[in-house]
Amino acid sequence: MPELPEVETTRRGLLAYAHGQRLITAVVRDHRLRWPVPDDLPDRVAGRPLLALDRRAKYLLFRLGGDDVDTLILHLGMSGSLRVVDSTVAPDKHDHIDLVLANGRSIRLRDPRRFGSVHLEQGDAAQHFLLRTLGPEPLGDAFDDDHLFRLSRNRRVCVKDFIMNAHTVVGVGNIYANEALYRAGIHPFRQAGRISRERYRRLSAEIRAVLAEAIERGGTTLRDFVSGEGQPGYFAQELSVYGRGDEPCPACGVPIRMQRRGQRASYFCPTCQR
DNA sequence: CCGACAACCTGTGAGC
DNA sequence: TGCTCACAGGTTGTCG
Repeated sequence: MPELPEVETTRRGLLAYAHGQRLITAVVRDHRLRWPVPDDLPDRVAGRPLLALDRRAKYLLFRLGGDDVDTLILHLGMSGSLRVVDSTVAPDKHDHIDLVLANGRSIRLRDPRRFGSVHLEQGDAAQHFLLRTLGPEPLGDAFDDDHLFRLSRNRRVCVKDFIMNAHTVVGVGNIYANEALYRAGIHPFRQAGRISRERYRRLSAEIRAVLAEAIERGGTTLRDFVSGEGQPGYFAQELSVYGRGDEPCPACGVPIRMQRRGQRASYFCPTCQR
């Protein structure tokens, strides 16, 4: 579920319900996430106001006030989702953590595969070991063709892996890597170091565009999201190639090709992408 | 440093 | 119906 646009959608959805609220405690039913949930999480969130909810890459940053400002860092992994529920609602099988709010509701983390994680960082969360080495935000000023071009020189890795690497740019997952490369007319398996500055100009613009469009679509599902009704891929109809193997390319009609590399599927048009 | 790959988990759907 | 297998939106760690 969570690519950058959906993490951002989650952030915006939570804001209305949680901003300015005080946390009573955290309930940890299963601490076995991607990284062990800190044992002192309940103690350290108890009584603290939620000052802000930010995002860095696919991490949500809950800024906790009090004598110091600490940050609760949360990643949704592959299968994680957050819902605002009435605190009296019984948790489901994979509802591992509740952040219990003073207003009678809880922010509830569900994560069947447990690839998500929760951390606490004192002071500057950007210095957390998982955040420290991340590349620029794709929708921020530091990300452009120049950045991609310079970083890619002498790199033999294929461009799809290059843009999915969080040291290059954050937030580009498998879906949007495929989509951005299709829109930019670049073959996913081309070596990153053998792509011109001009083509990186196009690629950086398309990465930005596809993420921004998806966030916009996510906005329409905010209500469904917080009301816990669940929501299937709202952006799915907009996808040109992802998951569309053997379907005709929207531009030229040639069947979209699906090819597996490592453990990930790549989708591309063999004629439009070079 | 670089690049390829395995690993961490559970749920789901296809095929038999 | 039930079994087995392949696969899924992410990221870290290891090895050559």
